[in-house]
Amino acid sequence: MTARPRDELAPGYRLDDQIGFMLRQASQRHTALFVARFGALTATQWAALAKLAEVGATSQNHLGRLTAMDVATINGVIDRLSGKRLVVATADRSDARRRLLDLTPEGRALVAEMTAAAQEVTRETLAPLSKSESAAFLALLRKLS
Amino acid sequence: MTARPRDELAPGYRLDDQIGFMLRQASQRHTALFVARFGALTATQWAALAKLAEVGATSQNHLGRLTAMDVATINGVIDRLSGKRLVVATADRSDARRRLLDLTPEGRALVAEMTAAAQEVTRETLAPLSKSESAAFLALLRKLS
DNA sequence: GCGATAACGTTAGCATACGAATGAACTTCG
DNA sequence: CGAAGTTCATTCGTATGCTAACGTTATCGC
Repeated sequence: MTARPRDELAPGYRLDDQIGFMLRQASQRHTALFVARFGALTATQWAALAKLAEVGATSQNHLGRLTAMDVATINGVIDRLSGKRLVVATADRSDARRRLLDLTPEGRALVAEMTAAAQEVTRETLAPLSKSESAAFLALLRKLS
Repeated sequence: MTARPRDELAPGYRLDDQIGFMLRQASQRHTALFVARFGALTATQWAALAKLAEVGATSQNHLGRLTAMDVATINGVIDRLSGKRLVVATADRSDARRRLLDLTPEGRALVAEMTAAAQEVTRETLAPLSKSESAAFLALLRKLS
């Protein structure tokens, strides 16, 4: 199957030891766990909903910053959440450039209903670690965010 | 800017504390550092090249498994790497289903040339952590991959 | 040998993600 | 006031990343 190895090209460099590669795999695992519990709603969409629940109505750009999404990305996410009737956008009376976003009653209900599931996903993602390992990992991960 | 908070919707749940959200941000930071050094080549494309250098010629599906890429994803990645003349695909004589992939001379040269840069990206990504913190973090991250 | 199964690669569709460009609206400062 | 700069939202193009469906080819069990 696999021909002669060619390690001599990259001495001492193994893809599997690189933080970027491991971060990607950890994210993939988290995504799979998230989909299993949330189905139609993606982790990114949930982030927007949860943050809206935290801070209340905000502009689209501001919500993007709070959820670490590019302007183009948050635009698409809000489009899809609007389509699902979980978020509404209204014109900001004091600033015509802004779309003021807020949860709909359905959106509010969904956040209330699914918060426990979100916490479960977090628990499952960290399941391979002990309690103290999890705490240590999260503290270090925060420094890399 | 921000209307009344609505924390009562999700008591004790803060997006900023969730591992999925932090993983996404850490990946974003890593991606930015990668792009700064690699320019046109993405981290995913580099992963395919580096793994090919490690293991030698392999089938497309096998390379996808080694680099944690979906069949559809590795297909697109290989298309683009072929377009850049860094990878060639030949028919596997012993199994007509398979595309046998290998680095071109240019691909080999690029891997040899950019490995140091890849190691730099890893170092920069871990820069916020001390040496012992980095080791601890990587050991825990490996368990979550 | 042959039928069921599995593996391989391709394609289509959807959802992040990012950079870059655009136009509209607001702010700052001289 | 008014020009320059900034902010906001939208759009285009490219690249992952996933599911699902498809046709081809190998392999396994009998």
